[in-house]
Order: sequence, then structure tokens, then C-alpha cells
Amino acid sequence: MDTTRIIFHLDMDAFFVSVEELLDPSLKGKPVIVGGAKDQRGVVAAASYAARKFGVHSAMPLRTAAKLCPDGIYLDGHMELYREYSGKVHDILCRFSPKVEMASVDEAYLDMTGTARLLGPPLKAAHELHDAMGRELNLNCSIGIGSARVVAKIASDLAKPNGVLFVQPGHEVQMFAGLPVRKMPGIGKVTEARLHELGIRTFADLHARQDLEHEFGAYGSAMAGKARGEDAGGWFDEEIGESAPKSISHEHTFGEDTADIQVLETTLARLTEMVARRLREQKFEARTLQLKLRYSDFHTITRAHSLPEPTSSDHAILSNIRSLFHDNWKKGARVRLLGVHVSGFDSPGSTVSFDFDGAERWKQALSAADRLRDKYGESAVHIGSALKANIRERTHENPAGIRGKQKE
DNA sequence: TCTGGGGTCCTAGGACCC
DNA sequence: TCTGGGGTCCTAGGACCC
Repeated sequence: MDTTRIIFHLDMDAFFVSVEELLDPSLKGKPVIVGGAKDQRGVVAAASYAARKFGVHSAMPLRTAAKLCPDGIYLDGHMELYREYSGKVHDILCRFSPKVEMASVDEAYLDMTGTARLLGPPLKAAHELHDAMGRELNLNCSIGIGSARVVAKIASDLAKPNGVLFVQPGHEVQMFAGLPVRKMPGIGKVTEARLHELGIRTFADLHARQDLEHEFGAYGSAMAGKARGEDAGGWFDEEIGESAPKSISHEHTFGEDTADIQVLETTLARLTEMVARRLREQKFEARTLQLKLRYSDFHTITRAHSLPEPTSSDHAILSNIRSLFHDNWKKGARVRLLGVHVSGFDSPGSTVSFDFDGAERWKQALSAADRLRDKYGESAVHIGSALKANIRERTHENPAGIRGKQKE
């Protein structure tokens, strides 16, 4: 049996800029920079290929971009519109595979395993997908094909712009050998510098070294594996599919640093409102609340507090965030950024209406119990009888207050 | 050159429990 | 009374991605 998976990674080319061009075709071919005004605090979110010729690239401070490309067209951007187009992209992808995962607004993974009978071989399916994006949305994209997510991701990067690349299973090492380590997803500025110090510059260098685990811990062997075209969990990495969000946050960088308590308090209240509203929209409640505080010198601290019971109320969140702020802000110190972050989600229904959706919970609990029994034997597990009384026990990892017997 | 905003995942230490 | 090992939770910070 052939168990090789076929994964597509699709990446929209210069997505924000391309959508802006749909809105205003006169922008085509011009150096367009999305992210904000030239003199604003902020960074480039996207740059057209014409702007890139000046050396402008995403994540670059706007003020730097303004020096490199003073005559560029600087736009604030329309996030709502990009999300709308992202939805259209998603709709098209769903015609090609039942397993689609949007990794961000402008990129996605598709599990194409077993679609050959319907859509033909991978390259044919990829070209049809590519054509559909052009024909129906008037947008360019690049598609990478491989046997694991990392492979597909690296391939789509190599395929840019507007191309398709299939890395045949088994040919990863050979195909990637000459690539700089930075091309590997997960290796950024810091890890790249550390690798360079060790004389490791390419994927091939990465293979040749046996001491990565020693230098980088578990992450080291993962890197070596990835360089061979394996995903973190081995050849058969995680399923492709959407997963529930794990955190919600909003933050704000002031146009000018401030120590004005009124401004700081108002900002905390506004950020909290935005976070709480989204929590309620998603029907989530959060247990862990976190404040982020960045001073003028860019020194940044985070301070968290976990509640005994989850909440989505503005008042509860704000009062906790305010105490975190007042307990930690160096009075009078000028602040560059404030942020409010919540995590540790629980859907309110799972706590309140246990009796109504109890069946599913029990199923989960029992299957968890079964796994423990498999591991430790029949007497290892007792389902807690105080199930209702002891609501707090039931976290995601411990759905019904199951306790494994101690192994003394 | 002065460094956004929204996320995910990892590490590491300490508290606490058995 | 001391020791220790394993597991989980919590907090802080940081790398990385788009």
C-alpha cells in the first residue's frame, strides 16, 4: 500500500497589494507599500514587486522604506477586504480537497492524498487550482507540492512568483541540499546566526552535523529531520484541518510614548473591550489574562493572572488588567505599547450545561480512561463520582476529573 | 533604519501534589 | 525527618510566522 501523502502549500503572491490593485487598477506595476503612512510608526505589511526593487520588504520599518522608496505609494490597507478575499480563496480550495487549513489570510495547506482519481496527478491538480485563482479572483499564487507540510512550504517559496513546484517524494534531500538554512520554516534570524557560528549555512551542512541535538536540544534533531523533508512528528505529520483559536489579543503602539495615566487607562479599557467582544462572539471564556507593557526603550514585560473561573466580561477582565498594570508600571515611565491578551479558553456551555451535552463529555472521558487502562492496567482508573461538584477539575486535558493511580 | 499587530509554540523554573 | 521522582499548572520570556 502506498502511504505517501500529497500536501499542497498555496501562497498568494503579494496578497494585500494584489487586492489593492483589484480595487484600483491604476496601481498596477507601481511601487505600492501597504502598512501605513511614510512617517508613521509601523512596519511594511506588504510591498509590490516594483517596490521590492528598491529594497523594500515586509517587516521593514515604514520610515526606512520611505528613505529607500520616497516616491512609493503608501496605503493603510483594508484588512476587512483582505479577509473577504481570503474567504473566496478558501471557497475555491474546498473544491479541491476536503482537508483545507488556512495557515493565515494568504496561505493554506491542502491534503491532496487520494484525490488522483478525481483530479488527476498532483501537478495537473495544482495547475487547475492555480488557473482557478487567476480566472475567478484575478489573483496570482504559488503552489508547492510535497509529502509533508515543510516540504510543500519550502517548495511554494521556491515556486514564487506565480509558479508551481512538485518535490518528488524521496528527492527532498537532493533538491534542498544547496538552500540556505534560513529557507527552512522555523529558522529565523537568531537560529540562523547561531548556525552560521557553527559553520552551518545550507541544508546539506545541516545533514552533515551530528551535534545539533547537543547544541539545540530537541529542537536540533527536529531541524535535522526537517532538512530531510520530515515534519516534526516524522513523515506523517499532523492532520491538515482547522483548529480552534488558543488566544485572543489586542495591542496598541502609541503614536508618541506617553506616561499620561488618563491615556493609559483609556487604552487599557478600549483594548479590553475589543478582546472581550471577540471572546463573546466566539462563545469563549478565558481563564488567563495577560498585560503587555513596552517602555520607551523597548524593554517589554508581560504579567499574567489566572482566574479560578473563566470569564468573558469586560468588567472582570478590565479590573484584573488594571491591577496588573498598577502593580507593575514604573510610575511616570513613558510607555510605548500596551496589550491585552487572553487564553486558557473554555466554551461557557461546557461548564454550565454539562447535563445537556453530557453524552459527548462522557464519551471523551471514557475513551481517555481507556487509554490509561491500556497503559497501566484495569485498576488504574476511577471516574470521579464528584463529577458535577468538581467542575474545575474538568479541564481539556482532564475532561471528567480522571485520576491515574499513582505509581509509587 | 528605530523596531506593528495578531497569532503559535517552546523553554525553564517554581509551586504543589502524590 | 529527609529524600526523590513524576506530573501538572502557572508565569515570564523569547523565537518565529505572516
